[in-house]
Amino acid sequence: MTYSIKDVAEIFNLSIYTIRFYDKEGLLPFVSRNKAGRRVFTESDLYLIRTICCLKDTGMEIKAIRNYVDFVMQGADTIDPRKSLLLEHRAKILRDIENLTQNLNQVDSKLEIYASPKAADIVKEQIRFVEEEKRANGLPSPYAAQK
Amino acid sequence: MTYSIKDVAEIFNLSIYTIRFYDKEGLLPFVSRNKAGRRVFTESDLYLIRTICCLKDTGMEIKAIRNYVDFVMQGADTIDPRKSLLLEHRAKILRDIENLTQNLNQVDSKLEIYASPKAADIVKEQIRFVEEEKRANGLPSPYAAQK
DNA sequence: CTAATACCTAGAGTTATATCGAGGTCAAGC
DNA sequence: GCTTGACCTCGATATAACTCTAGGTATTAG
Repeated sequence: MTYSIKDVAEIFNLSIYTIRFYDKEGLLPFVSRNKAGRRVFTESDLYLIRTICCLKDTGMEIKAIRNYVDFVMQGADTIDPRKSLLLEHRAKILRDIENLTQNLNQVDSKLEIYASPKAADIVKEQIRFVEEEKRANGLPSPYAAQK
Repeated sequence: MTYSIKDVAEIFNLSIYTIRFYDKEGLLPFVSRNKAGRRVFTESDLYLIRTICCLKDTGMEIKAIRNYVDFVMQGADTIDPRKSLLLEHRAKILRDIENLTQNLNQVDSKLEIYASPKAADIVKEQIRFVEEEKRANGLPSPYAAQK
């Protein structure tokens, strides 16, 4: 069982363009061609592409992914560098999750205000505060500036 | 107490260029200028910029952030649209966290293999499998292709 | 045999987000 | 009064990651 570029595009929800672009960028050196020059994907290819998508979806740059793929293509001697590359990336993912979680809290705080029955009052009070602060510093109100 | 663009850049770890860029993009309509035409930031300005950074750091596009800022500048009448904008964004953040967490698991699975004492054997077996599959489909081995 | 279809390459174009350079203004210190 | 430093605008440039166009080839259905 093999797959065409279209199959792969559908499986991974990528455009055909993107797959060819990844190939151009050296992310798919393992994909073979038939006599007509078309890409032929095997199950093992899909397995590695799944990893590539995982790295991409967690924000790894294409250059870094190519690094990883190159290690994979060099065989069992590159296990150590692969490991440290993934460990570093793992740390980045953890930082990203941590960061998103913190920002989620901030969004939730704002939503709490907006959901409160006193929302309008709170907002009006904030506006008063902003205008007072601007005035105290000899600056124009920003609200008037809106058309 | 007011802040210069340099102060703000340091506080939020943005470049001065980026702050001017955000202003150009309509993200900072509330920032006033002094007679010399320089931006003067107040505490309230910092408060809103903090929100802008929160939205930016969670992947909201600048256009969408401008939407939110515009609502804020229109006063208490826009609480409902602000709320739904943030609710939608909150859902996106949750999806992103979920996605990162899943991909983290995948990375951890790979790391488990690489950390195992049998890592080399496992990898060699995978290579054999790939080569067998390629051969079965009349395709060349991708490992030979590496220079 | 011919037309449709799915694929190919090379290179141009797009988008979002920044970053920079040139040339100018203003306030402070010497 | 002159220099320095921090700021300004406008428009060009950069970068990553696609996305598309033009022109061409192999396979398949009628």
